[in-house]
Amino acid sequence: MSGVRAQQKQKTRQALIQAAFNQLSADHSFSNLSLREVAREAGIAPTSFYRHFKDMDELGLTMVDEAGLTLRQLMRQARRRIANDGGSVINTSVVTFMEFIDNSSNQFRLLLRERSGTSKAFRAAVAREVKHFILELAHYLESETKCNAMHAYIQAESMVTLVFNAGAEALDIEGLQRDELIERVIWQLRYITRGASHYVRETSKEA
Amino acid sequence: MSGVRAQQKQKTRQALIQAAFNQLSADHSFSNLSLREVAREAGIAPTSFYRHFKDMDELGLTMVDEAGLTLRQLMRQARRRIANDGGSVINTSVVTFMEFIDNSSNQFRLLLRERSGTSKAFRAAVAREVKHFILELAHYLESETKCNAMHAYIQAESMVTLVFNAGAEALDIEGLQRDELIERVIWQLRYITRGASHYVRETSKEA
DNA sequence: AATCTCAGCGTACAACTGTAAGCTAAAATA
DNA sequence: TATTTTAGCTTACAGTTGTACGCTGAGATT
Repeated sequence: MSGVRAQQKQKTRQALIQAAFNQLSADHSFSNLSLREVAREAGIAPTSFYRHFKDMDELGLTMVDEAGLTLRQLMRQARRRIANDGGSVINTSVVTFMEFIDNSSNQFRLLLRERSGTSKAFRAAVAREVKHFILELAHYLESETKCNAMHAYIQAESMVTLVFNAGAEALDIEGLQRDELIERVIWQLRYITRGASHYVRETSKEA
Repeated sequence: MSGVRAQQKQKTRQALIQAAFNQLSADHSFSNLSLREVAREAGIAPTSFYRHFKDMDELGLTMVDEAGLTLRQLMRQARRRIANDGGSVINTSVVTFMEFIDNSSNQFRLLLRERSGTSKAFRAAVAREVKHFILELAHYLESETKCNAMHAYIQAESMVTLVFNAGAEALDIEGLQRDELIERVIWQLRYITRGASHYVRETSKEA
């Protein structure tokens, strides 16, 4: 029952996933990958690929899940930093997200590109991951500030959109330009926070 | 000098561009296009393609320019509506943008996808178009409201990012869900407007 | 010990791809 | 009118792709 067999299978399965992630880059998207190349880097014959995945799409969707997981782990890490180091919510979140982009750029690239890619299944998978991300942030905002569920959600959605977008732009730049970008997105988040809090006050006045 | 020859050349050049746009869809991106298929739809032999473009990339960059042009024309149209119909700036802009997505979805898809695509030249080209879009909006905001150049730019950047993103999501949905999406993005833009105006007031207090 | 399961292999094939080379006929030029 | 230019054609080739088919040998099961 130890499963020497099953163990080895998991190993090459992971090798396939890893090989696929490795082959992503600034100028190589998931749809550019070929089953044969991935299999080659994983050290198996092309046809053996099918022992693990029905097709490339199934591999890709697995990768999206993995990237989403990394993203959520990142979020928890950011919350911890805010609680411990006592830093500003906005600054800490942005810095953490930028670290994600640097440390796991291929995971980010996958989410970024497949979000508007040519496969409906992929788009839906990424949308689901992003929605989780938004919902957790909305929940956090709802508990920290005193805003209602609707405003919290819309606020969270804005923030994730803006940070995600800044991340995409950050991929292509470095140094000073990047610092300026980060400063701008921090301003953008301030706008959102301030604007949302205004409408929350309006709403409670009405009540 | 009438140029019967040059005239015909322009015609098939346009046919190539049109064929390429036609072949874009929800599940067919620019990188999925093949030179041969595009040539086939345009009614010429594969090798004749080279009489018009050095390679597919050159065609694609031309298409990005064209899409950017459409986008800027759209913006002027929105400004006209606001001046004439006297509608709200935010609502009119969002409605106009959604019309762009419906009427020229393939042009939008091209910008959307190549913005994070695998070609640096494409990414730069789209970024340039988007920047034009942002700058014109920033200029408008600067003249309409009383905010300084920096806040106007960051505000415009946020708005374009949020609307662009909503457009991307709108591509995959219809009906009620879409109405809800539009309502959310309008709220997001209100946050930005309100938040920016707050910081502008702060800044002038300091001065 | 005998049997079964299955991860991985090698071979093979048909479908496409981009594009090189050289020809043709019609428009432009002189 | 004689010459040059060129948009478009046909043919051809080498490369890559996904995947069907059948085999093998080592773990798992009985």
